[in-house]
Amino acid sequence: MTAFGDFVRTTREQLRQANASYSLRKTAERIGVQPSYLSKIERGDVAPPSEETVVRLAEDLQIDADLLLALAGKVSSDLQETIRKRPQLFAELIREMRDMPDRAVLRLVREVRDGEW
Amino acid sequence: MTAFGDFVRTTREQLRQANASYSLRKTAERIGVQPSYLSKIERGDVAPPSEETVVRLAEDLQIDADLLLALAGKVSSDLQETIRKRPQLFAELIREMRDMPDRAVLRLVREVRDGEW
DNA sequence: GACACTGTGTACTGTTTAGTATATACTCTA
DNA sequence: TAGAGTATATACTAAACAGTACACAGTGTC
Repeated sequence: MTAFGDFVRTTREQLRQANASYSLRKTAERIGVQPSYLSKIERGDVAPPSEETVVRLAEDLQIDADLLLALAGKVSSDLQETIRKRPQLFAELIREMRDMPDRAVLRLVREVRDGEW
Repeated sequence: MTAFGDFVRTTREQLRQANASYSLRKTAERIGVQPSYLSKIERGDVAPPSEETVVRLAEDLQIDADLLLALAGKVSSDLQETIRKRPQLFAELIREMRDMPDRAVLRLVREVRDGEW
């Protein structure tokens, strides 16, 4: 059960087909960690790294940061901060949306974005 | 800057006016921590406690758990889990709502709760 | 003046987090 | 066959987290 590691490795190897600079070592260097550490991460030998490292990795591999953070079992700290500023309001909203189908949530997002609120 | 500790102490002392069982020691015992630890928490001598302890404290003091967690700098793990299941969808929704006034968010909550989605 | 209660100061602890550093083994290729 | 590049195994670590344990000093009261 190492969704995070597998996803990172697969994505990196895919990029590598077209671009040799996506070796484990080169990637590790770009995101600022030891190659041995990235190796352990990809094999699920250690828990996913810190939020900062996950975000750098997402940028390097052109993955959506929120998605990769989710695979790492985390939620972006900027979203958390937004929730913490109005905890009861957002708690209710999120719990209300929990079991709604994607399209309902999406419709809502659009409505909010386009409508004059 | 110890919003959490101050709020807990104030709330507890308020309850205590009507009910002597809200002494620091008794409260600590009910929520399952050492009195010295609760003392330090209330005085801001240590960081806010773990999510589980914050929730037990909120229950004991009849405070909204999401609110108290927010003061502790945390977001309930059940909300985080909901977000992690559809990270991109919820990330967009929350960022979209970040700067909206309370009443707009509330209107949305109601709409979702009452409407047939 | 002993008892029961209050809150607090000090010292210590196990666990988790988030990594580093170094050495090793394999593969290609010039 | 030397050298460069690849990934991985092993050992270690500093800092943060989430507390416990115990002794102490003050206040009331019976």
